[in-house]
Amino acid sequence: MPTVHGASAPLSNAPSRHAAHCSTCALQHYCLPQGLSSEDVNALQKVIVNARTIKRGETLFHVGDTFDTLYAVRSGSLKTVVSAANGNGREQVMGLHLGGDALGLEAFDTGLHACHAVALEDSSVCLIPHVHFERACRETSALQRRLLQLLSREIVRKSTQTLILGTLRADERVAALLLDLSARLKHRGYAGNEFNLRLTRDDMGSFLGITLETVSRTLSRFQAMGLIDANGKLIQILDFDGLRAI
Amino acid sequence: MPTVHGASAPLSNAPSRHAAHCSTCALQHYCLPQGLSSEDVNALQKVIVNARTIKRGETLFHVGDTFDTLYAVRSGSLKTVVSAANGNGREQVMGLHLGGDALGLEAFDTGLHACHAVALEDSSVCLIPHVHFERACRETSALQRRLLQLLSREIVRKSTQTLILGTLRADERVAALLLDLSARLKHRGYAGNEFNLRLTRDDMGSFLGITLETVSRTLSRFQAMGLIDANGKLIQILDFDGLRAI
DNA sequence: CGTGATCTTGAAGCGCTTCAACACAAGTGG
DNA sequence: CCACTTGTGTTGAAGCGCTTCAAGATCACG
Repeated sequence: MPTVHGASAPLSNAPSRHAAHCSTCALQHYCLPQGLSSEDVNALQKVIVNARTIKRGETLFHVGDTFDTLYAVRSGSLKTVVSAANGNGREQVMGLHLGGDALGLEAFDTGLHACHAVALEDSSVCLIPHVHFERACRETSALQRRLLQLLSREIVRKSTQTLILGTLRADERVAALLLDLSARLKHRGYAGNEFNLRLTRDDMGSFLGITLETVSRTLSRFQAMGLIDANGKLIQILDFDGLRAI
Repeated sequence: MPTVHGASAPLSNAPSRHAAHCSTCALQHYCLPQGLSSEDVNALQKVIVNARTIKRGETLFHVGDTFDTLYAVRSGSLKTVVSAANGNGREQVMGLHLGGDALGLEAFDTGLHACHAVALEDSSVCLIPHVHFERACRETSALQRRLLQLLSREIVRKSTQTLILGTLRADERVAALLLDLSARLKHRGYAGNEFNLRLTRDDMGSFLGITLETVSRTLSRFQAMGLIDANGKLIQILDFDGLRAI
């Protein structure tokens, strides 16, 4: 098994080339303000109340919590989890949210959160009271457009996940997860070929609709094929085209 | 096999107790105006340009089409279909849209439609230019809230579908589809225990992430168990609790 | 009424799950 | 500090649920 060098990109920290000029919240730099004028960004800034930190394993919000504020991941990473209506206690990881991602968009529907959000590492999030935000969106069309885009993107993302669970074999699913994660990190300014996966094998399996054993076996096989170098949660992608061809 | 009586609820026609007072578009009665004052509904009415009819099998919009208008199903039903990025030509049915459902919400993200929409029967849809709609949302907070709710509901719906594909066995998936369809029809004013399913077994399988043979076998088993009475696309639910207990 | 699409059912095979045992790392308390 | 506990990861072997392949049956539509 190849050695793993210690210095790997964390899944979360703010990338340097996106250095924030607002120490309160990285929101302005990833998530909402793309395509906004500086004037519009000022309007946005007013509706962000403050930030909050959560420790690894802590829950940001539960299913059924009243929906007061939207969240945007400032640093760290969180998973969202839903339980099956069928009382069997079956749960599934529904999403992985990295720095800059929005959180809580599913709650506009009923006014209650429809999933749990759990921190995968010590993280911090921005708080955005949604009534303030909605008012700002009514005053600023660019901001409105941005909110609609965020919601729409979440729909597309969930569709992609449904497609993965509906059509791909286990090894294709694992490859898709690794490539997706790589692309998202690259988009945030990382190299993208090496990262510290905060999900457990169990979480990965739940997310992909397979068992943790299958995840583990698949990663081992990818390693034997020379596609990746995996050492526990530390994963390095060696052959992108090979992974894509799975 | 029990006989099937001819008069069954179509999947689509406008239910009588929701009789539209606007002959142009049923949109006002199902989809957008819930919780809006009559004044607000007037504001909404202005942004609806007109309606369009599509024949069974025709496509309302394709992947990659520029996003000009939102749609709301006026009568009939449509399926949305996406293709896997992996060029294998694998396709999956992503959604089933009945009267009153919105269509095209996924396109706010990129400005291009991310799926195909195909009519399952002769149908008609309302056309809502989204720029007009967005302006109206900026002027009417209740309308804005309604749009956010629609987008959010779509996220929740897709999450539910992901959960189904990720955690349920084949028979549980089929049962979930039947119960979901029944609930949606009941919500539209039908009895909900008998309906004409417009999806083929192939479409159902694609939607549920299983093969058409498994769908067929499962329905046959449900019939043998006395849970349903299925005759081709005509399906009657005999034992709701039994289905829920699968 | 015929032809192609759709549906049903059977039989064989495979991919994944399940169960089990063990290795390993991290965190905790004596 | 080490022993202990707990959570996590790896690997093997057996079994099952679903897919695949195949052959008819039935339906729908021009």
